[in-house]
Amino acid sequence: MIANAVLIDCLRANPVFAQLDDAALDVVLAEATIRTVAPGDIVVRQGDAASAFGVLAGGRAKMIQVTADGRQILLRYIVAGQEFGLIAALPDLAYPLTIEAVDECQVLYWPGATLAAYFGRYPQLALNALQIMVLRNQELQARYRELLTERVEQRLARALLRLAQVTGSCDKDGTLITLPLTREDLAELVGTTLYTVSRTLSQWDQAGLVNTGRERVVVTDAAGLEAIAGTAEVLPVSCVAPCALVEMMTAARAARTPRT
Amino acid sequence: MIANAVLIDCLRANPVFAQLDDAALDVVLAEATIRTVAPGDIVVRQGDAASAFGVLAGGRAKMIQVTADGRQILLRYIVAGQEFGLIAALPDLAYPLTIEAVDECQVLYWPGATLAAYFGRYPQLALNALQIMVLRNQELQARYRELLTERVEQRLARALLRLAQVTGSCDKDGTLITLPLTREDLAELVGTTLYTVSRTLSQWDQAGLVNTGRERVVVTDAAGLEAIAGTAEVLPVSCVAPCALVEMMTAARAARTPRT
DNA sequence: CGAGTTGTTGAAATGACTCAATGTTAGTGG
DNA sequence: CCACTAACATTGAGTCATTTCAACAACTCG
Repeated sequence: MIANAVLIDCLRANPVFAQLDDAALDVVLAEATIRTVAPGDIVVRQGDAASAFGVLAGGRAKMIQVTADGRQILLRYIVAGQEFGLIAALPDLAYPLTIEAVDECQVLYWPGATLAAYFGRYPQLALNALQIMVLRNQELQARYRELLTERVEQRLARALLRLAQVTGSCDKDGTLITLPLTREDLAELVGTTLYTVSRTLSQWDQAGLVNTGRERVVVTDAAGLEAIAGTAEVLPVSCVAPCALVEMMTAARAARTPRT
Repeated sequence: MIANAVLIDCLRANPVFAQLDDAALDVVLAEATIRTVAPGDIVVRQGDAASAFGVLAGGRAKMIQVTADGRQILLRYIVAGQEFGLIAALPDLAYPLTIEAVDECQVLYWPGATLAAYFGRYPQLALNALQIMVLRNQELQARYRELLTERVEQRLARALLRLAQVTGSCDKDGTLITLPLTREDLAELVGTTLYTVSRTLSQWDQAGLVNTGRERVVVTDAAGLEAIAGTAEVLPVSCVAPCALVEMMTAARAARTPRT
């Protein structure tokens, strides 16, 4: 069992609950269900009725989408503190993606109706949700554009840089991506084949840009990868550490309403 | 000048203002600024501070995004009744795309702060906005997946079918896409080159699937194109005619709150 | 009519995919 | 501890879809 204080911090760190006072957070947390999901198990399944909203309190998970012909793509990874299923607040919609636990995950759940009720009780939450969706939309648009205009090399370089930022840990001579990343995972993430990923990584390994192993990538020359990625673009929203995002959002909001 | 009744209908047809009573719509409309934009002129510019929210009351416009290296992609077309710039309700963000008028456009504008105030006054509007963003996100995710897994042929076929649904007018032996579409426009829309588009269309023209001309495409065999597009996927949200969307949404909402 | 935009088509180049064979690593159970 | 297995990774060769480049044809508009 995770301590309540940790869970509260988890909510406090999440942009959905930004600007909610501690008393309210206590109430919200009290209404949550907590569940443990084993590695490889499904948190929510694409196509199912979107009945619950959730926050990842521990562990990491991947958001994947399956195509009609069985291929699957990896949209992004979520880490502790990040939410999913805002869609559950709206009636009669289905989850557009599957979330699969990478590590053992602790997940806080609320029924969609409860989230909708929160929107009525704490109007700020609805605005927070809107902001999250707007920012996520921007990120997705940017990735769409990248996919349309850039090569595999560029996209792979950027993907590695992003992963290093979100789940990287300092290693001797580089940043280790702590996720267990197979070549196939990377391929699904950037939209290519595992063969191309393998070839490209081997090449970069020899050039000294990265250091690869089985399910392991260490970024040793971030600047070099950035050069390949091209545009030094702003880090997408969902890859910003939750705390940083909250700071950004509250700062922005404070600027808008100087006196409260 | 457009008659007030027409403008009110425009708002009523827009999902943002769904479930708002006529009196409120009058108030909202009274606070709007109307502007005419000449073909080819810019409605909002990517990178500018997102200061205004708008609804297209007449004409058609394209949403485009420019990459760092000058290439541009065409995200989608919007037609009368559709909104843009929900982002303006949030503080300190910039427009992520440029909107360029195709025809002469009539545009209703509200300052972002006014939209934010509406969210406070009419809480349903905030939920409507959230729903729109959630659905749009789903659509974008679907297109992202298509881009990752499908060929140019499939994507082009689907793009034509979508365009025919949104801006199609019945023609002898087919549906004429009324937008002035150059081969380059189509290329930017599906993410390819104008050469490939030209070749593919020529081929389809000979096969009797379409009927092409200068800046003109008539879909003569929709079933044939659907066969090429593959998955008979649900039409994406932003391509559903605004009225149909409203019906869908209000029906869904009614189902959720049976007694009001 | 001339100029500029738009569209077509061929030939060559190429990035990326597919297939197949093989090597490597981690984990399992005897 | 070792053989065995399954998952993961590498690499080469061939293929294909798509792009690129270039030349030319057709249409529109002043």
